[in-house]
Amino acid sequence: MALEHAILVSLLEQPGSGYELASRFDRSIGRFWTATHQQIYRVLRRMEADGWIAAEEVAQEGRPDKRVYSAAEPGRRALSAWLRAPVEPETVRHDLAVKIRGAAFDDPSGRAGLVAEVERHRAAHTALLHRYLAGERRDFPDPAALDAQQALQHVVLRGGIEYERMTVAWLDDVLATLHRLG
Amino acid sequence: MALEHAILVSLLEQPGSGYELASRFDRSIGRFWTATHQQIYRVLRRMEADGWIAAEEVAQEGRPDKRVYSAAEPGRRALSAWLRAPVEPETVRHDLAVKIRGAAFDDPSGRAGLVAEVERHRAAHTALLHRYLAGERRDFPDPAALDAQQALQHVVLRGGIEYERMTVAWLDDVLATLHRLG
DNA sequence: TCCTGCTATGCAACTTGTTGCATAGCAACT
DNA sequence: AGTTGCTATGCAACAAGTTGCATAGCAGGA
Repeated sequence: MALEHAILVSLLEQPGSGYELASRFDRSIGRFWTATHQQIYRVLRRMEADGWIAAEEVAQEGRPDKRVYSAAEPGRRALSAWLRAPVEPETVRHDLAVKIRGAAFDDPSGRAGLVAEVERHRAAHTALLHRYLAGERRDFPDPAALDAQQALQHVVLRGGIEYERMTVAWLDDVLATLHRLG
Repeated sequence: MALEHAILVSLLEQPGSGYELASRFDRSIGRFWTATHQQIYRVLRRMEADGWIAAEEVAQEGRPDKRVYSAAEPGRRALSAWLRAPVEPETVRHDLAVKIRGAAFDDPSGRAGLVAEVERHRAAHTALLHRYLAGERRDFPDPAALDAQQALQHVVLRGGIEYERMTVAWLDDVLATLHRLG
């Protein structure tokens, strides 16, 4: 499984608590790996038991204490071993595409509902695209002056940007097709 | 869950056995929904018990008998209800993106391995793109003369094609970035 | 002749991922 | 004073997905 590895990479980039990791997964990392806070907490405990990461209790004022994790050497070695092993092609679960093909077997009112649904997704993807673009301007203002870590983060972000662009264009194609069908 | 719905759509387009469904999921449907034969057989039995689909035993020569399923009316109604409910944005599990960001924390030999891995994925995506394009030429030679079902299948296929094009271009970007990093 | 591979289905065990709920203090708004 | 919302973590139960193995007949090549 690779949630462990995604967490390791995130902790190597920046130590953090389970809660902080969960919000990172909701934002940037969520683009290529989704996880709920439950999953993250469970895997964090296992990783700590395996010695892959180390935890430090941090007391806070006005809010509960937190456990800040950072990657330990065995974890870094495990990541390195995983990097050398081939991985499978990405898996996708694209409900909307299933719906689009399914719309052929529904009546016209179902098709009208689908238009609204596609428009909703289009708005969400457009918003995400703009968030990525804003993040790019903020974090990578000078693409010529990046170290290795930043350059790799940037190329992954560019992947997200291109994915969102392509998706918005495709959803426009879907809307045009649905429009032609009446 | 939506595997049920993906199966319903596939059976509405064309009745088939569990084995046939599994190979469809390995080919066209696998683009937006992956499933192993185990999952498919298990869900088919549940769907049959729920009356969503009907099975017919078909004897064959030279090979085992098969159970050919087709969508029943309650299944079509369940699909229709699902089409009217909003769905979540697609979820992605993109190991390769995790690896790319993880490569910042590995030594140069790990980075060399990553180049090979990216090239492997690039070849796979290129092959898939060409398969999709060949399928498009075969199944949709005249895009102006399609019924609703075909038009919807075609627009989903175009989504797959654009996704593969975008991915190949992005992997080239990744390779160029890795090359620049030495 | 043996081995591989394809069609065709399935059990059992295991790992992952999801959902609902619970706690708890504080801030900000109503 | 009450409600909502954020930080912060977690249990328990359930649903979904994966992996390894098994069966079985036939085709085709080494």
